[in-house]
Amino acid sequence: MNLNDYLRPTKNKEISFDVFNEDNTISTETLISEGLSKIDFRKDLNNQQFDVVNEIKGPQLIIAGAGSGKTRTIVYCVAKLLSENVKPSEIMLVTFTNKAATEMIKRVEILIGIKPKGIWAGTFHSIANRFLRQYAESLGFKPNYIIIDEADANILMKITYNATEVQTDNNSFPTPKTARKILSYSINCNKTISETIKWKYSQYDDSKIISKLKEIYKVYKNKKAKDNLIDFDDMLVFWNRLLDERFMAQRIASTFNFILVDEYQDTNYLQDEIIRKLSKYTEKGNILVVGDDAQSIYGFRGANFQNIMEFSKRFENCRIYKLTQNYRSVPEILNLANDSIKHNKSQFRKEMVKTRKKGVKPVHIISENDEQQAIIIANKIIDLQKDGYNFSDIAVLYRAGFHSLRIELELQNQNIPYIVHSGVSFLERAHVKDLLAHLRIIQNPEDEISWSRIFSQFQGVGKKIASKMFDILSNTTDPLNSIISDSLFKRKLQNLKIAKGVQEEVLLFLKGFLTSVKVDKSKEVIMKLINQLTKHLKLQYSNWQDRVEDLKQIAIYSQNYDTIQNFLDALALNKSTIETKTVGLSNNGNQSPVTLSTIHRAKGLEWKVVFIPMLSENLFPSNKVKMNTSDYEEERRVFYVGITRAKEKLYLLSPQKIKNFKGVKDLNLSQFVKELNPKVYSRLSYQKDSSLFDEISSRNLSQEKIKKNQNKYLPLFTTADSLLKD
DNA sequence: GATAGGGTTGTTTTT
DNA sequence: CAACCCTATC
Repeated sequence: MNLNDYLRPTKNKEISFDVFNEDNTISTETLISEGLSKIDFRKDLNNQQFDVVNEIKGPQLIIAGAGSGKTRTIVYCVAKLLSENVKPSEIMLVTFTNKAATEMIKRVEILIGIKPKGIWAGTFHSIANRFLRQYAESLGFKPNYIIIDEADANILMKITYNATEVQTDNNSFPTPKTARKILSYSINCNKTISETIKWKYSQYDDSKIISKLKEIYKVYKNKKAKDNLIDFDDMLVFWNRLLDERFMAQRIASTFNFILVDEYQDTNYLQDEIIRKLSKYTEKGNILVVGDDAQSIYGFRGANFQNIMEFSKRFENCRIYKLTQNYRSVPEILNLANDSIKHNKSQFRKEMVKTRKKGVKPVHIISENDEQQAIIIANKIIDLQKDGYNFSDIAVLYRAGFHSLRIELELQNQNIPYIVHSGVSFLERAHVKDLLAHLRIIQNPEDEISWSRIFSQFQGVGKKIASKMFDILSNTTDPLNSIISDSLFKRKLQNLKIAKGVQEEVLLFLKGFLTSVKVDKSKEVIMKLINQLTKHLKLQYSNWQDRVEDLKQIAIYSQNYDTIQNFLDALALNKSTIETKTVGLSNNGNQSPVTLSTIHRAKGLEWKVVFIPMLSENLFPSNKVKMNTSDYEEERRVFYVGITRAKEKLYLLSPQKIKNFKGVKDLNLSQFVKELNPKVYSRLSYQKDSSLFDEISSRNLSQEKIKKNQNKYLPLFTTADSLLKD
């Protein structure tokens, strides 16, 4: 048997999607229609919402303010379509995260009593992936491509820099990371390299630099093609390209009758273009987009909320609806939200109609420092619990991942269970990446990034040698076979400057790896790999046992997927679902936890009580944005999104000092709080509360303790460890 | 010329 | 913790 044949996945099978398999049997349809007949659209929706749902036809734009029942409306739209005998597979539902897609389908399921299988639901990227796996060959690449994330794309750009011998010594030339960022903006925003540089990186506005960059981008592109890799931007580019061919566009678009897009304010030019093309060929131009310009917070990724405003101009008969009734927050919280967002100049005014009864004013608390801030939050949480709130009714929402560190510590101190959606990602830890590198090779043996990771694990092998080893491989016909059967690889290895013993080790490892690996049995493959990797981890790290545990988590998670390809796709595309750190559940009964999250990740969610900490200058707004720029207004929208997550109680906190890795830094009150009308909140000062002071000074959170607790991941999955024995 | 190891510095937001 | 730079060493 030819090794290559069984290492590479067999011809692209029917693409199976992890959550929604296409399976439209008659019995399912009957069940759906039974469920649908019980829905009372009139009663369940308000007038505005009902108007939208009642006649879903042609182009529709829905401006939906925070808490206006946006998700509810979309869910009922899907139900309504199904009730009109639209097949699930004719509906495309584009959401901002795959998690959001899963949740929406779940809500449809709850509504109609059965899971509507076959809906094309997911992010732009994950839907693109479904097409690309299918049509890869017509686009000129192989269907077993690997999706690379931003970190890998940066590594690839670095490899490109080395190949083109670019020097980046004295800040006069963009770093590989910046270069990739420029390229990404240019692709997503439909701007030339030169325009992008003038727009975002004016320090590099120089014709020599630009022409050199263009040269680099060509090499980068070729390298990706050669290694059979696809980055996030490519997914959109290629999908868009598919739609440029009339025949292909019709073929794709004609399978859809209805396209619904959520969070349209966060689409970029390219995504908008894709939607435009799709809607052109969709049978009746049925396209419904929902969004809120005030909640556009992804400008750093090329998102442009103008897309939503121009949508109605582009389609002749576009109907515009406004959902203005806020069901989420008490009037006091809405007052504060409105009072904040009005400071943004480029904003389309809309008045939210308050529907909830009078509640309590938001509270602003100035604390001595970030440590005290953490204690105040933890104490308040305990008080709230005494008042009858559950921990899971409460969220702490912040601007940046590292803002949670002290708060986490204090929650641990007070034994409050919490769950974190932010921070150093599980999948980016070195050993996890090592494991995934092996899986990627199995899927696509041409991937240099992965080979390089694997080779570099051996003593004496660094970047250069690894790159040479990859050269040997890629210049050998049938490389994998030659490793095992032929001596060619071995002979060429001898020409490299590495110790004999290491050569042997490399060969032995590769043979073991390649012969033991069989495609489509991801769990067994992974367990074998873990055994191999454990040896390396033991030598390198004192905490190797923790790391092995991480790897086992990967193994458990992989069981949800039938092929390595699907597993790797899911890891690349579903990061937000996977990266969750859970702490303190075990020592506090089975209480559901408090949520700690970045505001970005909290989008679309709500809690009864919300804390927004770190409202001090240089933290929130972040020191990365300049005053009075469009970025600054985006920063304010982030604040707005945070505020509008709260249903009943909102606490804003501003520390006056923060303990850094290097000493203590003084902080000024955040402009976002300073500019608020004092009438919209009440201020609480803890500085005079001596009892709390005593409490704080008696605490001594040593550095030791911080280290011990940080980044300790408890199992993400409940599956028993016994699953993994052998 | 290349790797290993020590020391330093510092953290936006995400598909 | 990790990404970075610098230097000792093979």
